[in-house]
Amino acid sequence: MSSTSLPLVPSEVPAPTQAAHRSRALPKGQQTKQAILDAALALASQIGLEGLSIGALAEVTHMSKSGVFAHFGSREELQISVIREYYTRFADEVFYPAMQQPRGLPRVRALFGNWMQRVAVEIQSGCIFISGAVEFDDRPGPVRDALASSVQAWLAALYRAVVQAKQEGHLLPSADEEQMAFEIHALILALHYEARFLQNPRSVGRAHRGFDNILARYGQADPAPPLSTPSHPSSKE
Amino acid sequence: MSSTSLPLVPSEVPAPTQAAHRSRALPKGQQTKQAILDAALALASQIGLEGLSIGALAEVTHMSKSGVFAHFGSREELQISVIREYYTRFADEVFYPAMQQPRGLPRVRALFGNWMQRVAVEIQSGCIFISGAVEFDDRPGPVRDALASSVQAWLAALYRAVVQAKQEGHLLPSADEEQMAFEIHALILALHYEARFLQNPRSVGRAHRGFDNILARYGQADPAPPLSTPSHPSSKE
DNA sequence: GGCAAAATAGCACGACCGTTCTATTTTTGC
DNA sequence: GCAAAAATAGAACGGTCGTGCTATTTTGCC
Repeated sequence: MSSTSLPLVPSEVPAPTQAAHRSRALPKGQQTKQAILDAALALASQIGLEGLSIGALAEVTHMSKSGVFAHFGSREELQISVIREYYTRFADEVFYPAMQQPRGLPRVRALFGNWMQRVAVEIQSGCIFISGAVEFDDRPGPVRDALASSVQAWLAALYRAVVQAKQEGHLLPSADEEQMAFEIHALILALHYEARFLQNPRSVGRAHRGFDNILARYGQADPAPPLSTPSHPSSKE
Repeated sequence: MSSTSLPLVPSEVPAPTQAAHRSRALPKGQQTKQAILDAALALASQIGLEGLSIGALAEVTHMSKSGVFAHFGSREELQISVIREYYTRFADEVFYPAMQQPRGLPRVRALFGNWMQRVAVEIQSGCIFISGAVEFDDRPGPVRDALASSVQAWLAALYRAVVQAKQEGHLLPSADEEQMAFEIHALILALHYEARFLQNPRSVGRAHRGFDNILARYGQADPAPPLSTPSHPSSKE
Protein backbone atom coordinates (compact mmCIF):
# COMPACT_ATOMS: atom_id res chain seq x y z
CA MET A 1 0.00 0.00 0.00
CA SER A 2 2.46 2.58 1.14
CA SER A 3 4.83 2.79 -1.76
CA THR A 4 8.43 3.11 -0.70
CA SER A 5 9.43 5.51 -3.45
CA LEU A 6 7.10 8.40 -3.15
CA PRO A 7 8.07 11.33 -5.31
CA LEU A 8 9.51 13.61 -2.68
CA VAL A 9 7.46 13.65 0.46
CA PRO A 10 8.92 11.07 2.82
CA SER A 11 5.54 10.02 4.13
CA GLU A 12 6.38 6.39 4.72
CA VAL A 13 3.95 6.59 7.59
CA PRO A 14 0.41 7.20 6.45
CA ALA A 15 -0.41 8.47 9.93
CA PRO A 16 -4.12 8.89 9.66
CA THR A 17 -4.49 6.79 12.79
CA GLN A 18 -2.16 8.95 14.78
CA ALA A 19 -3.82 12.12 13.62
CA ALA A 20 -5.76 12.34 16.83
CA HIS A 21 -3.17 14.66 18.26
CA ARG A 22 -2.58 16.89 15.28
CA SER A 23 -6.02 17.96 14.27
CA ARG A 24 -5.54 17.19 10.60
CA ALA A 25 -2.37 16.59 8.73
CA LEU A 26 -2.09 18.44 5.48
CA PRO A 27 -3.72 16.70 2.56
CA LYS A 28 -1.26 15.08 0.26
CA GLY A 29 -1.51 17.79 -2.37
CA GLN A 30 -0.58 20.61 -0.02
CA GLN A 31 2.21 18.52 1.34
CA THR A 32 3.94 18.02 -1.98
CA LYS A 33 3.17 21.58 -2.96
CA GLN A 34 5.12 22.73 0.05
CA ALA A 35 7.96 20.41 -0.87
CA ILE A 36 7.99 21.79 -4.40
CA LEU A 37 8.02 25.27 -2.97
CA ASP A 38 11.01 24.44 -0.82
CA ALA A 39 12.92 23.19 -3.83
CA ALA A 40 11.79 26.17 -5.90
CA LEU A 41 13.01 28.57 -3.27
CA ALA A 42 16.40 26.95 -3.16
CA LEU A 43 16.60 26.94 -6.93
CA ALA A 44 15.46 30.53 -7.32
CA SER A 45 17.90 31.70 -4.69
CA GLN A 46 20.74 30.28 -6.72
CA ILE A 47 19.83 31.09 -10.28
CA GLY A 48 17.19 33.75 -9.85
CA LEU A 49 13.45 33.91 -10.28
CA GLU A 50 13.83 34.18 -14.02
CA GLY A 51 16.08 31.17 -14.23
CA LEU A 52 13.58 29.11 -12.30
CA SER A 53 12.17 26.63 -14.80
CA ILE A 54 9.48 24.05 -14.32
CA GLY A 55 11.54 21.41 -16.01
CA ALA A 56 14.47 21.81 -13.67
CA LEU A 57 12.10 21.91 -10.73
CA ALA A 58 10.48 18.68 -11.84
CA GLU A 59 13.86 17.02 -12.10
CA VAL A 60 14.90 18.09 -8.63
CA THR A 61 11.67 16.93 -7.05
CA HIS A 62 11.53 13.69 -9.07
CA MET A 63 8.21 14.59 -10.57
CA SER A 64 6.86 15.18 -14.02
CA LYS A 65 6.68 18.65 -15.47
CA SER A 66 2.92 18.58 -15.61
CA GLY A 67 2.74 17.30 -12.06
CA VAL A 68 4.67 20.32 -10.83
CA PHE A 69 2.82 22.64 -13.13
CA ALA A 70 -0.62 21.59 -11.92
CA HIS A 71 0.12 22.89 -8.45
CA PHE A 72 0.55 26.45 -9.60
CA GLY A 73 -1.27 26.83 -12.89
CA SER A 74 1.34 29.09 -14.38
CA ARG A 75 4.97 29.97 -14.07
CA GLU A 76 4.06 33.42 -12.85
CA GLU A 77 2.03 31.99 -10.02
CA LEU A 78 4.96 29.77 -9.10
CA GLN A 79 7.27 32.77 -8.96
CA ILE A 80 4.82 34.69 -6.82
CA SER A 81 4.49 31.74 -4.47
CA VAL A 82 8.26 31.62 -4.14
CA ILE A 83 8.34 35.30 -3.28
CA ARG A 84 5.68 34.86 -0.64
CA GLU A 85 7.52 31.90 0.83
CA TYR A 86 10.75 33.84 0.93
CA TYR A 87 9.00 36.74 2.57
CA THR A 88 7.58 34.67 5.40
CA ARG A 89 10.93 33.02 6.04
CA PHE A 90 12.63 36.37 6.02
CA ALA A 91 10.13 37.68 8.52
CA ASP A 92 10.52 34.65 10.75
CA GLU A 93 14.27 34.85 10.72
CA VAL A 94 14.96 38.58 10.69
CA PHE A 95 11.94 40.55 11.74
CA TYR A 96 10.15 38.66 14.50
CA PRO A 97 13.21 37.76 16.54
CA ALA A 98 14.26 41.40 16.53
CA MET A 99 10.85 42.42 17.74
CA GLN A 100 11.63 40.77 21.03
CA GLN A 101 14.29 43.35 21.67
CA PRO A 102 13.15 46.54 23.41
CA ARG A 103 12.05 49.41 21.23
CA GLY A 104 14.68 51.82 20.07
CA LEU A 105 18.28 51.26 19.28
CA PRO A 106 18.45 47.68 20.55
CA ARG A 107 15.74 46.70 18.12
CA VAL A 108 17.41 48.52 15.27
CA ARG A 109 20.65 46.77 16.10
CA ALA A 110 18.91 43.43 16.14
CA LEU A 111 17.18 44.07 12.82
CA PHE A 112 20.45 44.95 11.17
CA GLY A 113 22.30 42.12 12.87
CA ASN A 114 19.78 39.50 11.83
CA TRP A 115 19.65 40.92 8.33
CA MET A 116 23.41 40.85 8.00
CA GLN A 117 23.54 37.37 9.42
CA ARG A 118 21.07 36.19 6.85
CA VAL A 119 22.78 37.89 3.92
CA ALA A 120 26.12 36.59 5.07
CA VAL A 121 24.74 33.08 5.02
CA GLU A 122 23.03 33.80 1.72
CA ILE A 123 26.34 34.61 0.14
CA GLN A 124 26.32 31.01 -0.94
CA SER A 125 22.74 30.96 -2.16
CA GLY A 126 21.67 34.52 -2.96
CA CYS A 127 18.92 36.84 -1.82
CA ILE A 128 15.92 36.99 -4.11
CA PHE A 129 14.94 40.42 -2.82
CA ILE A 130 18.14 41.64 -4.44
CA SER A 131 18.37 39.42 -7.50
CA GLY A 132 14.67 39.78 -8.14
CA ALA A 133 14.92 43.55 -8.05
CA VAL A 134 17.41 43.45 -10.88
CA GLU A 135 15.46 40.92 -12.88
CA PHE A 136 12.15 42.72 -12.65
CA ASP A 137 13.13 46.36 -12.40
CA ASP A 138 11.69 47.09 -15.81
CA ARG A 139 9.35 44.16 -16.28
CA PRO A 140 5.95 45.24 -14.99
CA GLY A 141 3.44 42.65 -13.92
CA PRO A 142 2.22 40.73 -10.91
CA VAL A 143 5.61 39.21 -10.12
CA ARG A 144 7.23 42.57 -9.88
CA ASP A 145 4.35 43.85 -7.80
CA ALA A 146 4.62 40.98 -5.35
CA LEU A 147 8.35 41.47 -5.07
CA ALA A 148 8.15 45.22 -4.64
CA SER A 149 5.44 45.10 -2.01
CA SER A 150 7.39 42.50 -0.02
CA VAL A 151 10.51 44.62 -0.06
CA GLN A 152 8.56 47.75 0.75
CA ALA A 153 6.97 46.04 3.73
CA TRP A 154 10.32 45.05 5.10
CA LEU A 155 11.93 48.44 4.51
CA ALA A 156 8.95 50.10 6.13
CA ALA A 157 9.42 47.91 9.18
CA LEU A 158 13.05 48.95 9.36
CA TYR A 159 12.07 52.57 8.99
CA ARG A 160 9.53 52.27 11.77
CA ALA A 161 12.16 50.87 14.10
CA VAL A 162 14.41 53.81 13.35
CA VAL A 163 11.61 56.28 14.02
CA GLN A 164 10.96 54.58 17.34
CA ALA A 165 14.62 54.78 18.21
CA LYS A 166 14.47 58.50 17.76
CA GLN A 167 11.29 58.73 19.79
CA GLU A 168 12.99 56.82 22.56
CA GLY A 169 15.73 59.40 22.59
CA HIS A 170 18.35 57.02 21.31
CA LEU A 171 19.08 59.17 18.28
CA LEU A 172 19.98 62.80 17.93
CA PRO A 173 17.00 65.09 17.44
CA SER A 174 18.47 66.14 14.12
CA ALA A 175 18.61 62.56 12.84
CA ASP A 176 16.84 61.98 9.54
CA GLU A 177 15.21 58.58 9.94
CA GLU A 178 14.62 57.99 6.25
CA GLN A 179 18.21 58.85 5.47
CA MET A 180 19.44 56.50 8.14
CA ALA A 181 17.31 53.66 6.80
CA PHE A 182 18.59 54.36 3.30
CA GLU A 183 22.19 54.14 4.44
CA ILE A 184 21.57 50.90 6.30
CA HIS A 185 19.97 49.40 3.23
CA ALA A 186 22.95 50.55 1.21
CA LEU A 187 25.34 48.63 3.45
CA ILE A 188 23.40 45.41 2.97
CA LEU A 189 23.40 45.83 -0.78
CA ALA A 190 27.13 46.46 -0.83
CA LEU A 191 27.73 43.44 1.36
CA HIS A 192 25.76 41.25 -1.01
CA TYR A 193 27.49 42.66 -4.07
CA GLU A 194 31.05 42.55 -2.84
CA ALA A 195 30.84 39.31 -0.94
CA ARG A 196 28.79 37.28 -3.39
CA PHE A 197 29.97 38.62 -6.71
CA LEU A 198 33.44 39.96 -6.02
CA GLN A 199 34.06 37.35 -3.34
CA ASN A 200 35.75 39.82 -1.08
CA PRO A 201 35.96 38.20 2.36
CA ARG A 202 36.37 41.55 4.10
CA SER A 203 32.89 42.69 3.12
CA VAL A 204 31.22 41.42 6.27
CA GLY A 205 33.53 43.46 8.41
CA ARG A 206 33.07 46.47 6.16
CA ALA A 207 29.31 46.31 6.55
CA HIS A 208 29.58 45.99 10.31
CA ARG A 209 31.88 48.96 10.46
CA GLY A 210 29.58 50.94 8.25
CA PHE A 211 26.74 50.32 10.64
CA ASP A 212 28.86 51.45 13.56
CA ASN A 213 29.68 54.60 11.62
CA ILE A 214 26.01 55.27 11.00
CA LEU A 215 25.26 54.85 14.69
CA ALA A 216 28.13 57.14 15.54
CA ARG A 217 26.64 59.84 13.39
CA TYR A 218 22.98 59.54 14.26
CA GLY A 219 23.10 58.10 17.76
CA GLN A 220 23.20 59.74 21.13
CA ALA A 221 26.36 59.70 23.19
CA ASP A 222 26.93 56.00 23.77
CA PRO A 223 24.02 53.81 24.77
CA ALA A 224 25.75 50.51 24.03
CA PRO A 225 28.95 49.09 22.66
CA PRO A 226 29.10 48.75 18.90
CA LEU A 227 27.96 45.60 17.25
CA SER A 228 31.29 44.53 15.87
CA THR A 229 34.85 45.69 16.37
CA PRO A 230 35.36 47.96 19.36
CA SER A 231 38.07 49.86 17.55
CA HIS A 232 37.12 53.52 17.71
CA PRO A 233 35.37 54.28 20.97
CA SER A 234 33.35 57.46 20.92
CA SER A 235 34.95 60.19 18.84
CA LYS A 236 31.86 61.24 16.99
CA GLU A 237 32.05 63.11 13.69
CA MET B 1 42.75 56.33 -27.54
CA SER B 2 40.22 58.16 -25.52
CA SER B 3 38.25 59.06 -28.62
CA THR B 4 34.74 57.78 -28.33
CA SER B 5 34.33 56.38 -31.81
CA LEU B 6 37.29 54.09 -32.14
CA PRO B 7 36.47 50.42 -31.98
CA LEU B 8 37.96 48.08 -29.49
CA VAL B 9 39.71 45.99 -32.07
CA PRO B 10 43.33 46.89 -31.61
CA SER B 11 44.81 45.18 -34.64
CA GLU B 12 44.01 44.61 -38.30
CA VAL B 13 42.56 48.04 -38.68
CA PRO B 14 44.55 49.18 -41.69
CA ALA B 15 43.39 52.81 -41.67
CA PRO B 16 44.24 53.19 -45.35
CA THR B 17 43.98 56.84 -46.25
CA GLN B 18 45.08 58.03 -42.84
CA ALA B 19 42.04 60.11 -42.02
CA ALA B 20 41.90 62.74 -44.70
CA HIS B 21 38.58 63.54 -43.16
CA ARG B 22 38.67 60.50 -40.86
CA SER B 23 35.62 59.25 -42.70
CA ARG B 24 36.28 55.90 -44.34
CA ALA B 25 38.52 54.42 -41.75
CA LEU B 26 36.47 51.38 -40.96
CA PRO B 27 35.79 48.50 -43.32
CA LYS B 28 32.17 47.66 -43.67
CA GLY B 29 32.33 44.69 -41.37
CA GLN B 30 33.67 46.57 -38.39
CA GLN B 31 31.15 49.28 -39.02
CA THR B 32 28.13 47.03 -38.74
CA LYS B 33 29.76 45.18 -35.89
CA GLN B 34 29.90 48.43 -34.00
CA ALA B 35 26.27 49.11 -34.84
CA ILE B 36 25.31 45.67 -33.57
CA LEU B 37 27.29 46.32 -30.42
CA ASP B 38 25.47 49.59 -29.85
CA ALA B 39 22.13 47.84 -30.11
CA ALA B 40 23.35 44.98 -27.97
CA LEU B 41 24.45 47.36 -25.26
CA ALA B 42 21.10 49.10 -25.23
CA LEU B 43 19.30 45.78 -25.14
CA ALA B 44 21.49 44.30 -22.43
CA SER B 45 21.12 47.40 -20.29
CA GLN B 46 17.37 46.96 -20.32
CA ILE B 47 16.88 43.25 -19.99
CA GLY B 48 20.26 42.10 -18.77
CA LEU B 49 23.14 40.21 -20.27
CA GLU B 50 21.31 36.95 -19.86
CA GLY B 51 18.22 38.22 -21.59
CA LEU B 52 20.27 39.37 -24.54
CA SER B 53 19.35 37.06 -27.41
CA ILE B 54 20.73 36.92 -30.91
CA GLY B 55 17.29 36.71 -32.40
CA ALA B 56 16.09 39.89 -30.76
CA LEU B 57 19.33 41.59 -31.67
CA ALA B 58 18.89 40.58 -35.31
CA GLU B 59 15.42 41.99 -35.35
CA VAL B 60 16.50 45.32 -33.89
CA THR B 61 19.36 45.69 -36.35
CA HIS B 62 17.34 44.43 -39.32
CA MET B 63 19.73 41.61 -39.96
CA SER B 64 19.53 37.86 -40.04
CA LYS B 65 20.40 35.82 -37.00
CA SER B 66 23.36 34.24 -38.70
CA GLY B 67 24.55 37.62 -39.92
CA VAL B 68 24.69 38.89 -36.38
CA PHE B 69 26.11 35.68 -35.08
CA ALA B 70 29.00 35.63 -37.54
CA HIS B 71 30.43 38.80 -36.02
CA PHE B 72 30.97 37.22 -32.64
CA GLY B 73 31.16 33.49 -33.11
CA SER B 74 29.29 32.73 -29.93
CA ARG B 75 26.82 34.25 -27.56
CA GLU B 76 29.43 34.32 -24.84
CA GLU B 77 31.75 36.36 -27.01
CA LEU B 78 28.91 38.75 -27.72
CA GLN B 79 28.28 39.20 -24.00
CA ILE B 80 31.94 39.80 -23.35
CA SER B 81 32.06 42.35 -26.15
CA VAL B 82 29.12 44.15 -24.61
CA ILE B 83 30.89 44.24 -21.26
CA ARG B 84 34.01 45.68 -22.84
CA GLU B 85 31.99 48.27 -24.68
CA TYR B 86 30.19 49.26 -21.50
CA TYR B 87 33.48 49.49 -19.69
CA THR B 88 35.03 51.88 -22.18
CA ARG B 89 31.97 54.08 -22.18
CA PHE B 90 31.90 54.08 -18.42
CA ALA B 91 35.56 55.09 -18.36
CA ASP B 92 35.00 57.84 -20.91
CA GLU B 93 32.04 59.25 -19.07
CA VAL B 94 32.95 58.78 -15.43
CA PHE B 95 36.63 58.15 -14.99
CA TYR B 96 38.54 60.28 -17.49
CA PRO B 97 36.60 63.50 -16.93
CA ALA B 98 37.18 63.21 -13.20
CA MET B 99 40.88 62.75 -13.80
CA GLN B 100 41.04 66.33 -14.95
CA GLN B 101 40.20 67.46 -11.45
CA PRO B 102 43.14 67.98 -9.11
CA ARG B 103 44.21 65.03 -7.01
CA GLY B 104 42.53 64.56 -3.67
CA LEU B 105 39.04 65.40 -2.58
CA PRO B 106 38.05 67.29 -5.74
CA ARG B 107 38.79 64.22 -7.80
CA VAL B 108 36.90 61.94 -5.42
CA ARG B 109 33.97 64.31 -5.58
CA ALA B 110 34.07 64.29 -9.35
CA LEU B 111 34.27 60.51 -9.51
CA PHE B 112 31.25 60.14 -7.29
CA GLY B 113 29.40 62.95 -9.02
CA ASN B 114 29.93 61.52 -12.48
CA TRP B 115 29.06 58.06 -11.25
CA MET B 116 25.86 59.24 -9.66
CA GLN B 117 25.00 61.24 -12.72
CA ARG B 118 25.40 58.19 -14.87
CA VAL B 119 23.42 55.90 -12.59
CA ALA B 120 20.70 58.50 -12.29
CA VAL B 121 20.41 58.59 -16.06
CA GLU B 122 20.62 54.81 -16.15
CA ILE B 123 17.56 54.54 -13.97
CA GLN B 124 15.68 54.24 -17.23
CA SER B 125 18.03 51.76 -18.83
CA GLY B 126 19.95 49.94 -16.11
CA CYS B 127 23.59 49.41 -15.23
CA ILE B 128 25.07 46.15 -16.41
CA PHE B 129 27.78 46.28 -13.75
CA ILE B 130 24.97 45.83 -11.25
CA SER B 131 22.57 43.61 -13.14
CA GLY B 132 25.43 41.50 -14.46
CA ALA B 133 26.74 40.98 -10.95
CA VAL B 134 23.46 39.42 -9.92
CA GLU B 135 23.15 37.34 -13.08
CA PHE B 136 26.64 35.91 -12.88
CA ASP B 137 27.39 35.82 -9.19
CA ASP B 138 27.35 32.04 -9.16
CA ARG B 139 27.89 31.25 -12.83
CA PRO B 140 31.61 30.87 -13.36
CA GLY B 141 33.09 31.36 -16.78
CA PRO B 142 34.65 33.94 -19.06
CA VAL B 143 31.65 36.27 -18.95
CA ARG B 144 31.76 36.48 -15.22
CA ASP B 145 35.51 36.98 -15.33
CA ALA B 146 35.22 39.84 -17.79
CA LEU B 147 32.54 41.46 -15.71
CA ALA B 148 34.36 41.05 -12.43
CA SER B 149 37.66 42.37 -13.73
CA SER B 150 35.93 45.42 -15.22
CA VAL B 151 34.23 46.20 -11.95
CA GLN B 152 37.40 45.57 -9.98
CA ALA B 153 39.31 47.95 -12.23
CA TRP B 154 36.81 50.68 -11.64
CA LEU B 155 36.60 50.13 -7.89
CA ALA B 156 40.37 50.10 -7.72
CA ALA B 157 40.46 53.45 -9.48
CA LEU B 158 38.02 54.84 -6.95
CA TYR B 159 40.08 53.44 -4.12
CA ARG B 160 43.24 55.00 -5.53
CA ALA B 161 41.58 58.38 -5.63
CA VAL B 162 40.60 58.04 -1.99
CA VAL B 163 44.13 57.07 -1.02
CA GLN B 164 45.44 60.12 -2.81
CA ALA B 165 42.93 62.30 -1.02
CA LYS B 166 44.32 61.13 2.26
CA GLN B 167 47.89 61.65 1.05
CA GLU B 168 46.98 65.19 0.09
CA GLY B 169 45.77 65.80 3.61
CA HIS B 170 42.15 66.12 2.62
CA LEU B 171 41.09 63.29 4.86
CA LEU B 172 41.61 62.63 8.53
CA PRO B 173 44.71 60.58 9.29
CA SER B 174 42.46 57.99 10.88
CA ALA B 175 40.40 57.58 7.72
CA ASP B 176 40.17 54.02 6.43
CA GLU B 177 40.33 54.37 2.66
CA GLU B 178 38.97 50.95 1.88
CA GLN B 179 36.07 51.49 4.23
CA MET B 180 35.31 54.82 2.64
CA ALA B 181 35.32 53.32 -0.84
CA PHE B 182 33.03 50.55 0.37
CA GLU B 183 30.54 53.03 1.74
CA ILE B 184 30.59 55.08 -1.45
CA HIS B 185 29.92 51.98 -3.48
CA ALA B 186 27.09 51.12 -1.14
CA LEU B 187 25.39 54.43 -1.81
CA ILE B 188 25.47 53.87 -5.55
CA LEU B 189 23.98 50.42 -5.17
CA ALA B 190 21.21 51.73 -2.97
CA LEU B 191 20.50 54.50 -5.42
CA HIS B 192 20.17 52.03 -8.25
CA TYR B 193 17.99 49.69 -6.21
CA GLU B 194 15.62 52.22 -4.76
CA ALA B 195 15.34 54.47 -7.77
CA ARG B 196 15.10 51.84 -10.48
CA PHE B 197 13.23 49.07 -8.74
CA LEU B 198 11.27 50.81 -6.02
CA GLN B 199 10.91 53.95 -8.11
CA ASN B 200 11.52 56.18 -5.15
CA PRO B 201 12.22 59.66 -6.51
CA ARG B 202 13.96 60.75 -3.34
CA SER B 203 16.80 58.27 -3.83
CA VAL B 204 19.02 60.68 -5.71
CA GLY B 205 18.90 63.14 -2.87
CA ARG B 206 19.49 60.35 -0.37
CA ALA B 207 22.62 59.25 -2.16
CA HIS B 208 23.92 62.80 -2.35
CA ARG B 209 23.31 63.29 1.34
CA GLY B 210 24.97 59.99 2.10
CA PHE B 211 28.07 61.15 0.30
CA ASP B 212 28.09 64.39 2.23
CA ASN B 213 27.83 62.38 5.42
CA ILE B 214 30.77 60.25 4.42
CA LEU B 215 32.83 63.35 3.70
CA ALA B 216 31.81 64.80 7.03
CA ARG B 217 33.13 61.74 8.80
CA TYR B 218 36.34 61.14 6.92
CA GLY B 219 37.20 64.62 5.67
CA GLN B 220 39.23 67.37 7.18
CA ALA B 221 37.51 70.47 8.51
CA ASP B 222 35.78 71.82 5.42
CA PRO B 223 37.71 72.10 2.20
CA ALA B 224 34.69 72.73 -0.02
CA PRO B 225 30.92 73.02 0.07
CA PRO B 226 28.95 69.82 -0.23
CA LEU B 227 28.18 68.43 -3.62
CA SER B 228 24.44 68.50 -3.48
CA THR B 229 21.71 70.35 -1.67
CA PRO B 230 22.74 73.38 0.34
CA SER B 231 19.79 72.75 2.62
CA HIS B 232 21.53 72.14 5.93
CA PRO B 233 24.05 74.96 6.15
CA SER B 234 26.44 74.44 9.00
CA SER B 235 25.10 72.03 11.59
CA LYS B 236 26.71 68.91 10.28
CA GLU B 237 26.02 65.40 11.55
C1' DG C 1 -14.01 -2.05 -0.11
C1' DG C 2 -15.63 0.76 -3.42
C1' DC C 3 -15.95 5.28 -5.63
C1' DA C 4 -15.64 10.06 -6.59
C1' DA C 5 -12.13 13.38 -6.56
C1' DA C 6 -7.72 14.88 -6.43
C1' DA C 7 -3.01 14.28 -7.83
C1' DT C 8 0.29 12.96 -11.09
C1' DA C 9 2.22 11.20 -15.45
C1' DG C 10 2.78 11.14 -20.33
C1' DC C 11 2.62 13.28 -24.56
C1' DA C 12 2.47 16.86 -27.93
C1' DC C 13 2.36 21.51 -29.55
C1' DG C 14 4.32 25.97 -30.81
C1' DA C 15 7.74 29.21 -29.73
C1' DC C 16 12.30 30.64 -29.12
C1' DC C 17 17.06 29.56 -28.27
C1' DG C 18 22.23 29.08 -30.01
C1' DT C 19 24.60 27.11 -33.56
C1' DT C 20 25.99 25.02 -38.09
C1' DC C 21 26.02 24.59 -42.96
C1' DT C 22 25.51 26.26 -47.44
C1' DA C 23 24.18 29.87 -50.80
C1' DT C 24 24.17 34.45 -52.17
C1' DT C 25 25.22 39.11 -52.00
C1' DT C 26 28.34 42.88 -51.16
C1' DT C 27 32.72 44.86 -50.49
C1' DT C 28 37.60 45.26 -51.43
C1' DG C 29 42.21 45.25 -53.77
C1' DC C 30 44.31 45.49 -58.02
C1' DG D 1 35.96 45.85 -64.09
C1' DC D 2 37.09 41.49 -62.15
C1' DA D 3 38.22 38.08 -59.22
C1' DA D 4 39.04 37.05 -54.48
C1' DA D 5 37.40 37.73 -50.05
C1' DA D 6 34.41 39.19 -46.74
C1' DA D 7 29.74 39.84 -45.20
C1' DT D 8 25.14 38.44 -44.95
C1' DA D 9 21.02 35.56 -45.70
C1' DG D 10 18.40 31.37 -45.40
C1' DA D 11 17.19 27.07 -43.80
C1' DA D 12 17.63 23.48 -40.62
C1' DC D 13 18.90 20.92 -36.30
C1' DG D 14 18.61 19.68 -31.52
C1' DG D 15 17.41 21.64 -27.36
C1' DT D 16 14.48 23.80 -23.68
C1' DC D 17 10.73 26.39 -22.48
C1' DG D 18 5.62 26.98 -20.74
C1' DT D 19 1.35 25.04 -21.33
C1' DG D 20 -2.82 22.27 -22.70
C1' DC D 21 -4.72 17.70 -23.26
C1' DT D 22 -5.83 13.08 -21.90
C1' DA D 23 -4.78 8.87 -19.21
C1' DT D 24 -3.60 6.78 -15.09
C1' DT D 25 -2.62 6.51 -10.43
C1' DT D 26 -3.32 7.81 -5.75
C1' DT D 27 -5.92 9.74 -2.09
C1' DG D 28 -9.89 10.71 0.93
C1' DC D 29 -14.45 9.62 2.40
C1' DC D 30 -18.69 6.61 3.07
